[in-house]
This record gives sequence, structure tokens and C-alpha cells, in this order.
Amino acid sequence: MAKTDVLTLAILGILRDQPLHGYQIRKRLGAELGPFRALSYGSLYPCLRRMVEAGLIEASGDEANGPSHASSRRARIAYSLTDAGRSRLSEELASAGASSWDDDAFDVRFSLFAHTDAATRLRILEGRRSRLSERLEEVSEGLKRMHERHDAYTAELQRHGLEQVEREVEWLDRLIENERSARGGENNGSASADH
Amino acid sequence: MAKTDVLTLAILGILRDQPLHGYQIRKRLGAELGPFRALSYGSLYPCLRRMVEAGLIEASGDEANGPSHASSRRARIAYSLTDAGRSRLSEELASAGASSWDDDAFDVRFSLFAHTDAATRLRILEGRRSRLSERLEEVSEGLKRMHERHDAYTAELQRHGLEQVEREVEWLDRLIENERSARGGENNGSASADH
DNA sequence: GTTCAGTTATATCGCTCCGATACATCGGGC
DNA sequence: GCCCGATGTATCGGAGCGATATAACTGAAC
Repeated sequence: MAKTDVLTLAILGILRDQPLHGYQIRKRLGAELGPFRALSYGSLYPCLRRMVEAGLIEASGDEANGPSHASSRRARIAYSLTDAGRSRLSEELASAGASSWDDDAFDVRFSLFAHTDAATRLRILEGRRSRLSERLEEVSEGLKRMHERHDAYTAELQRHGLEQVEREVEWLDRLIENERSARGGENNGSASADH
Repeated sequence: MAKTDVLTLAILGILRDQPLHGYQIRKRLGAELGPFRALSYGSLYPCLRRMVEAGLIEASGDEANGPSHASSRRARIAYSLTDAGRSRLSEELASAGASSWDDDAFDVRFSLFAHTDAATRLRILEGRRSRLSERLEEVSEGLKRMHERHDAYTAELQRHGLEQVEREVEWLDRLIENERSARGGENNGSASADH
């Protein structure tokens, strides 16, 4: 079975197209998932080590860069996917379980949608949507029940939180609509190499 | 100096008005900060222990509930603020540094606004606002620079993140406006009896 | 009236993550 | 020549989380 945590998945995804070393992985991930979700070295390097141990990636002493000049390049360790890593990635990309629409995992899964087939994309979006509407009900339930007992600021915080989730749902509805209308037109294939 | 972490502050705040035991603390916190921000026991109990060690709270073997019926209530440990804890709380409530408008801290600080004086409220809101607009610029900068090199889904994720932050800023602007217009009318006092 | 599920309640273990920090090297500007 | 900011690898301590164990009470089904 081997469960794949979010960080591992994100790294598998980012190494899909080229080998990179730690520093680059961090920058790319930061750029793709937004400047929030910082990802510190304190998580990155241990995770890379775990992945090497698990045989998902391979470390190599950086030959990659051009003809270049003679001698002592600084220590750089480029990581690339092994076959096991590549098949783990596609296995993971084909799945659409609860772990795909959790708060922290959804962004990563979404950022890999270009390599996910249309049916799975739709299932993930719908799963995320239903997860959020559960939450919606919880919160608005709570809001009604707290008439007294809470001051204006706390209530405002709740109201604002509710609104945020509502907008998130609207966003998902738009995306789902798009996916649905794209279906039927084209072949529904896996989108793959656009850049 | 003694830095107070977010969780500690939240607990100080929730114990301000009555002693509670662990389970209740968790429920209240969950209700006040929204059902997100779960707070697991694995964080709560260690934190309570730290706070007892630091002399901020006191454990007592639960006499609190009514006349009640005779004998063996199950083990329940009620925690209440010590004088040190109470003064730490008001000290913390009077401050408005960067730690008040960090992502994770802001919600907690905001939920305690009813016990924060008007000037500090305003400073915190403004601090949070400027933190978010920094981020705004970063992200939109990044969005412009990534024309190529990113697929449609990744771009959409960025766009959506940007929009969220924009709305957060609008929300803050509304709150700041309210605070400003309330000033001048009333006495600007601290909304409550600080000891 | 007994069983069974759910809530109240405290507590710990292992693991991961983060922030801070320590190194070293590179490319440029002054 | 010299410092500064980016590039790059790495670790440490502390804090949080998810899962889990334990146990007593509550109430409804049967």
C-alpha cells in the first residue's frame, strides 16, 4: 500500500519533468503553490532522505549542467525519479480518495491536474466540494446556535470564515462546470504536455 | 520577556472568565475559532502542563459543580488562571507586535478583541492589513512573471489564491473603517473591566 | 434490564514539520 | 580587494498532529 504524504507527492510531481536539487525544489514549490506554504529546509531534506531510502528518487552528483568550466563545482545533489517513483506518481495521480481533498493536500493535487485524467479531476473537485459543504453546514449551524454567549468580534470572525468557505465552494462550482462542458467536446484525455 | 505562543494565549483567553478542564477548553476553542483549527489533545495537554510549570494556570480537582450527588465523580481536572496568568494575559492583550498579525496568531488575537482596547485593536488590524498587502504584491508579481512555464491549472490556483487575499484585505478595510468611525463617538475605552 | 453506541474525559507515542542557525561558495558592484 | 546577496546543503530543538488507549457516564433500543 505505502501511503504517500503530501510533501512526498509534491516532490514526485515537481521532479516529473526534470531532476532538480534541494534548493531548486524549494523555490519551484514555493512559486507553484504560492508564497504561503513556505516549506522549510527542515522538512525538505529529511523528506528527500526518506524518499531515497524508499527508493522513490535517486541522488546523483550533478553532471547535468552544460559544458562548463573544468573543475570544482560546489557540492550539488540532483535528485531524479526512479522507476518506482514514477510509477508511484502515476498511481497516486490516478487515485481520488479522501486524501485528495483534504485541506493541505488539495492544492498539491490541483497543481498536478495537467497530468491527471479528466475523470479523476472531476472526482477530486466534487470530493473537495462536498467536504467543504459539510463544513459550511457545521459552521452555519454553530453560528445560529451562538446568538448569545459570544461577543460581536467572535461572531464576526465566524461570519467571515463562513463567507470564505462559501466563496471557495463557488470557485469549485465554476471549475466543475468547466470540466463538465469540456467533456464531450474533445477526447477527454489526460491533457499532458501543455506548457 | 517570556514569549507566549499562540496556543498558550488562546488558553489564557478562554480561561479568563471561568475555569475549565481540558475537554471543555478544546470544544470552546473549536467553536470560537471555527471548526477548522482543530487543536488535538496531543498539543493541548502538553501545553497545559507547560503552563502549569510556568505558573500561568493552576489545576484543581474539580469541586466547581453544584451541590451534586455524593461521591465518585470521574477524574476531572479544572484549570484556572493564576495571578501571573491573568497579568500575562493583559500584558499580551496590550501588545500589538508582528506576532499579533501572523497568519496563525491573528484569529486568536481577533477573537479576544472584546477585551482589547480600541487603539490596540486598530494597530493590529492595520498590521495585518499591511502584512497581507505585501503578500498581495509578491503573488501578483509572481503571476505576471509566470506567463509561460506554467500550465492553466497552476495559473488558476495562483489567481484564486490572489483573489482570496484580496478579499481578506477588503474585509480588514471594512473593519478598520468601523473602528475609526466608532472612535470619537464613544469613549474609546477597552470594552471591559481589565482588573 | 441489559447491551451497545456515543459522549465526556485524560493521557501518551511516534512522527513530521517548522524556525533558526551554521556552514560554504558564487557572482557582481564598489 | 571586499562585502553582499543569492545559491546550496545540513542539523537541532521544540511544538503540533493523528492515532490510540483507557475508562466512566448517558441514553436509547430491544
